[in-house]
Amino acid sequence: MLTIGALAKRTGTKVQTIRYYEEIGLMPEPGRTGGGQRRYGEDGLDRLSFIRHARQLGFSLHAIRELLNLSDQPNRSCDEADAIARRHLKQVEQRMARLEALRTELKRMVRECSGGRTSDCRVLEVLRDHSECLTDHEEIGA
Amino acid sequence: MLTIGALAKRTGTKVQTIRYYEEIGLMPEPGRTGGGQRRYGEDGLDRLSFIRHARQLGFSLHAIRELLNLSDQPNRSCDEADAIARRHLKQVEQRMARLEALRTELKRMVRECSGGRTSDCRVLEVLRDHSECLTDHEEIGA
DNA sequence: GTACACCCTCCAGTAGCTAGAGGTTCAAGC
DNA sequence: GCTTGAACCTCTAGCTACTGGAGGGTGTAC
Repeated sequence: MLTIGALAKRTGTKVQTIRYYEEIGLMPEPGRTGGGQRRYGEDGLDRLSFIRHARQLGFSLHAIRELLNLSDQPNRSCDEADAIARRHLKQVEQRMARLEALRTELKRMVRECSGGRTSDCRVLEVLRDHSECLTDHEEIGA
Repeated sequence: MLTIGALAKRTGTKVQTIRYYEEIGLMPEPGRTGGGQRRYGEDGLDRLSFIRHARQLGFSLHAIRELLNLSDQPNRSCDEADAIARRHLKQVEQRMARLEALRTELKRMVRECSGGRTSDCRVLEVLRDHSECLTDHEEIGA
């Protein structure tokens, strides 16, 4: 049996985060000692490892909830899990494309700045005047 | 003189967002009509355009605040503005590298899933067992 | 039996907005 | 001058995914 602190250490999670996952229903309520402290078994460890690993791969908690549900039903078709992963992959690729455009623009700004006074600064100038931009980076977000 | 709605339309911002920028001190308090409605001039339009453009380039509101301060002092050296842009560029590149690693892993997961039942699903299997991963994707985050 | 590390709950805060309730003002048309 | 309706006002709460702290209780080793 693991204390919450031991489980945290084993999975590289913060104690508060584990309690948070329990609060939002991602982690089931574990057993408690007479004094009210949480104690976890193998299943708790497995589940938290799954969650953490999915988080490291960038899945949202919403997606993870769905994946956990699917994982709990071994006889269902795995199409849904596959679809979730594909959707996530697509999002990652979109974010990469967007960052690539930002990178190009930022590099240009920085390259052109020759280091005078702020009144002549290329960086600030570009920010002031959108028409200086090559790409149209419309949406805001990660 | 522009109403807040007209300013919002001109800059592609939501009305609430403009009020939010005012609340946190990014936008100065504008003049008001007798009835208490905000009215903006050219300076308001310029400032909000600057903010939105910087946001589109992914700068944080914190960084934008600094950039605006620098922009207000035309005789200072532009080294600081340059440094902020370089720092941001570096962050963008780090995020890209991280996303690239995620993409590789996700692609592999999706490719290997052959579409049976969830009990044999490669996607779920990989999530369950970290040792299946090629890369060590340690940190969580965008 | 006493230290002391660890656990408990509850509350507030982070970024950057967004949405809604409930009420007021402005400008156009008659 | 009066009415209508869109747009405005403030205030509060919500979103994601945690993180930190206050104030107090528990478990275990010596």
